[in-house]
Amino acid sequence: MPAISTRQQEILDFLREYHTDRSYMPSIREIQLACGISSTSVVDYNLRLLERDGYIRRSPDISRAIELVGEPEADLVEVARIPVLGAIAAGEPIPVPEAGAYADGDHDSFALPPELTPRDPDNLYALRVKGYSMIDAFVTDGDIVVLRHTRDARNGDMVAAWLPMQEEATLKHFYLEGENVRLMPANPAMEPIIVPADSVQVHGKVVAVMRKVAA
Amino acid sequence: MPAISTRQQEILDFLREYHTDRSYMPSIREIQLACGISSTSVVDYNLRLLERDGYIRRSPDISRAIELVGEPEADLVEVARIPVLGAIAAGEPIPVPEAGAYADGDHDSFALPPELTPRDPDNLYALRVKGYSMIDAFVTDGDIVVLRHTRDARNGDMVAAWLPMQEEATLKHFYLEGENVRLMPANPAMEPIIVPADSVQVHGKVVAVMRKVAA
DNA sequence: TCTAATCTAGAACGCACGTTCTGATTACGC
DNA sequence: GCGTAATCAGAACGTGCGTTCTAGATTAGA
Repeated sequence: MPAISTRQQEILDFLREYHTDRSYMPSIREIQLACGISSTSVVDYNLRLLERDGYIRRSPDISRAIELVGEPEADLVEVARIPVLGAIAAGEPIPVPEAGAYADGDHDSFALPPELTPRDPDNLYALRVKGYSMIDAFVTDGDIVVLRHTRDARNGDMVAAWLPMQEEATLKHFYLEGENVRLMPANPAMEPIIVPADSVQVHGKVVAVMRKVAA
Repeated sequence: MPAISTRQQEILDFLREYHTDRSYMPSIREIQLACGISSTSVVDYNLRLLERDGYIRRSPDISRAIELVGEPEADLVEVARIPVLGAIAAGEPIPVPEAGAYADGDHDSFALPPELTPRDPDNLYALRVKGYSMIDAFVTDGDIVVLRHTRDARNGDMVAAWLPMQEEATLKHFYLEGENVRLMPANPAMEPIIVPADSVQVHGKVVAVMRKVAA
C-alpha cells in the first residue's frame, strides 16, 4: 500500500472517527470543515487518491458513500457470549443455570470464538475450574470449561457430573451400561469409575475448554 | 420493543441487507424501489415509526443517515486473528513463523477471544497439537496452543521448546539455572528435564490453550 | 354506521452534496 | 534556471435526496 500525505492521513483518521460514533460517513463538506480544507474540490481530489491507493471505496453520485476497506472492521467477529455461572471444584456441587441465566448481564460473560462454537449455541454456560482434581481430563486450575446444559448424555460424551454419594464433581466420558454408568477419564492411564445410573447427575456436556497461561 | 408491521419488517430487513454489502445506508428512494413502495412519503412515514419504536435512529436533513440500533452489532467483538502455522508433535520440529506470516491469508486463522488475549497481541501464532505427548502440560491431541514468538523466556514461563539432541518438541515451564535449563512439567507429579542451556531452542511462550471437545 | 386513527399516494420544494471547470501555488527533476 | 507534475482554491452547476403538503384509502373501535 502506497504511502499517503499527511492531509490524506488526516482525512482517513477523521473518516474512522466520524464513522465510529455515527455509523455513517461524513459529507465532502463536513470533511472540508473538520480538516480545515479550503475547498470541496481539494477534498474530492484527495479522496480520489485515497481510492486509487486502495484505502477507501466510493460510489459515484451517492451521498456519504465512502467505505473504508481493509480496515480493522475486518477482524470484528460475531461471537457467542457465554455466561460464567461460577466455579466447578471437586468437592463442591456444580452450579446450575437457572431459567433465563443465559445471555443476561447478571454474570460475567465470555466470548467463545466461532471456531469453538457448536452449530447450535443454545443453553451454553461456562464454569471456572477450581483446584487440580480434573487433571485426568486435561483440565487444570483456572481453566474455563464451556458446557451445554442437558440432563441426558450419549455414550462417549464428556460430561460434567455430580456424584451425590461421593459428594464429588467431575469431568468424565460417559457410558451407560445397563443399570450402571461408567465414567472414563480422558487420560486412558487412569481408572474408570462405575456407579449406579441413579446416583449420577449429569449437568451438561463439555463443549470446549480454554486456558489463559500466566504471562 | 413494540411489534412492527410487515412493511416495516421488510424495510428493516432491506436496511440490514443493504448495509452489510455496501456499508452505507440506502436513500429513501432506494428503499422505496426495493420494497415496492409507491411513494417516498410512505417510506418516510414508516421510518418515522421505526425510529419512534427504537429500531433505528435518523439524523434530520442528512442523506442516508439511518443507524440500526440494538442490532446484532452488539455482540460483535473485536478479536485478534491468530495464524495457525501448523502442528506441534513430540517428534517433529516446531514450525517457525516466517517474517510476515502474522495476520496474513496464507494460513488458517483463529479468533482468540478478548478474555484470553494478552495486552500486547503482537507476534502471536497458534499450533495444533498432534498426539498425546504433552499431557503433562494438560494439553492433548487436537488442542490449539497460542504462542508468542520469542527466543528468550523468563523463569516460570511456559514455553514451547525444541530439544535438538533428543529431537523432541515439548511444552514445559522454563527455569534457567546457571549453565542448565530445567524444564518442569506443569503436572508436579512428573519429573523435570535438565539440559544444557545451549541445547534448548525456545520457540515461544504459551499464551493460551483451547480445546474443542467432540460433541 | 360513523369517526378517528392508521396507512398510502402523488407531487412539489429546497437544501445537501457530489461533481466539474478554470486557475493559482507549490514541489520536484534536470 | 525552466518545465512538468502534483496539489490547492474558488466558484458554479446539476442532481440526489430528505422533507412537507394535500388528499385519498383502509382499518379499527364504539
